Amino acid sequence: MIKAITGTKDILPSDIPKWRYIENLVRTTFEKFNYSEIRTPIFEETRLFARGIGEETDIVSKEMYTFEDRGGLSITLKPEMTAAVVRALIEHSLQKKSQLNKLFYISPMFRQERPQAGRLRQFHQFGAEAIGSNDPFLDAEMIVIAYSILNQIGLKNLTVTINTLGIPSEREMYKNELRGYLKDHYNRLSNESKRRYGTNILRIFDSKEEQDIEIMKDAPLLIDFLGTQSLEHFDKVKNALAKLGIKYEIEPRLVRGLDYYTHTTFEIASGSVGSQSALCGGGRYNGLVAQLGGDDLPGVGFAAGIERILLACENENILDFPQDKIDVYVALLDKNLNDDSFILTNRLRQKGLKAECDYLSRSLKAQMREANKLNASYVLFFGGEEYKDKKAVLKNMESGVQADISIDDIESIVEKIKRG
RNA sequence: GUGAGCAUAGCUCAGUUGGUUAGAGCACCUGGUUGUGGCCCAGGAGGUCAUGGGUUCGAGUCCCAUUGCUCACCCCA
Repeated sequence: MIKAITGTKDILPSDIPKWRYIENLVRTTFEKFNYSEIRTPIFEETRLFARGIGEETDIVSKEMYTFEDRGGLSITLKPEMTAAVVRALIEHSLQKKSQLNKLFYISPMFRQERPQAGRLRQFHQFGAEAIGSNDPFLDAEMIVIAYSILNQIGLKNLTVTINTLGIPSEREMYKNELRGYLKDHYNRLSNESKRRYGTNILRIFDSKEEQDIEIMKDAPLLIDFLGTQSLEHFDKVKNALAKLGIKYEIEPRLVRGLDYYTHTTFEIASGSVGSQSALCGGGRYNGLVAQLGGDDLPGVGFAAGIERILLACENENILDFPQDKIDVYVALLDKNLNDDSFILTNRLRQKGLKAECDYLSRSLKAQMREANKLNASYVLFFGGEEYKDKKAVLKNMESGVQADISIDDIESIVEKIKRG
């Protein structure tokens, strides 16, 4: 049996209502905030991501789906959206048409990691990018939008964490200081932290090892290395969130694994999923547009994982949709009239009804069971004795009441069914 | 990339110290008298017990390998 590629999932008809609900909610919410949808290709030149996300990040160094096309060009399935949106903005000079571009997307993403709960190789994100302004209100707006969507879905158990990374020069200064501090304690660090010392020194703050926690207690803090402007930016974000009634925690360890972040970073996590608890993450990226060859434009954005949101929903028992209904099932009594029944069903469909008929030459009982399974509001019995008088029997499936109705007068059949 | 666990019907799972034709519930199909659903009743179909080897008189059950899935680490949505 040929099966779907590891880490990919079919979204089956029974799953679709949930997906559509979330997609609709995402679209209407973004519209309220005046974001316009953007769609970019599923793949890009590999160097876009290498340059945009950072060669040394985990995503680029070990998780990308990269291959050569027949022309020898290195291509990568998009592992995240920001670099692609920025590329499109630059390529089409969107910043010339409007100083601030507020864009949103819903799209599949690809990362070749080992799958686990809440982690797939093809997964779906919705998210936004606001490019062209350094206003801290936009940082706050990202959190507000994401939180609002999760909130409307009905998720509880959410925590918003924020942090600031300042600007690259401040961060470099700080990392040097931290490196100096940890050098003296290097031998006492756990093996994992020793590794991080070389790769991603800030993540040593994340360690759960007792000796590491002890050491990090007295470590220098990034906040002490931030300039006035960075501090003010962060303050404005915090104040905006407070006034909008969004509770947050400041988490100095929230660094995020993408190189392009500056100033604000944030994450919304759920206690209702497994160990991959981040439903949403984002931050500001003021150097990225220039780095990808565009004007020196500030930007901020976020992405949320739809599968993780659905996982949280499942564990919180929400997003339970009522079964779909059809308006009418045409039950055929006389097999010789199969053609007429099919044509009648299609007339009803043309008049706007959700109508179904039998395609399996099944017994009346079986047809009725089918109508019931389809949650039909009405059944139209076609081809019985009443057919001689050009009539059929229309039955209300809820009340059980049934009456003859003229089959030539489609309008009145439709009328009656629509009225309920 | 590293580690652990699991693999029996479409789904969720039983299957007793290895012992005849491998079971249940749900779902599916057909019926329960002339042309009527849900509930109920009767019956039916559906499994090379993941695959390949091995041990044994005998393997769904024990051993090995392979594949797949799941969860966790790293990291991230």
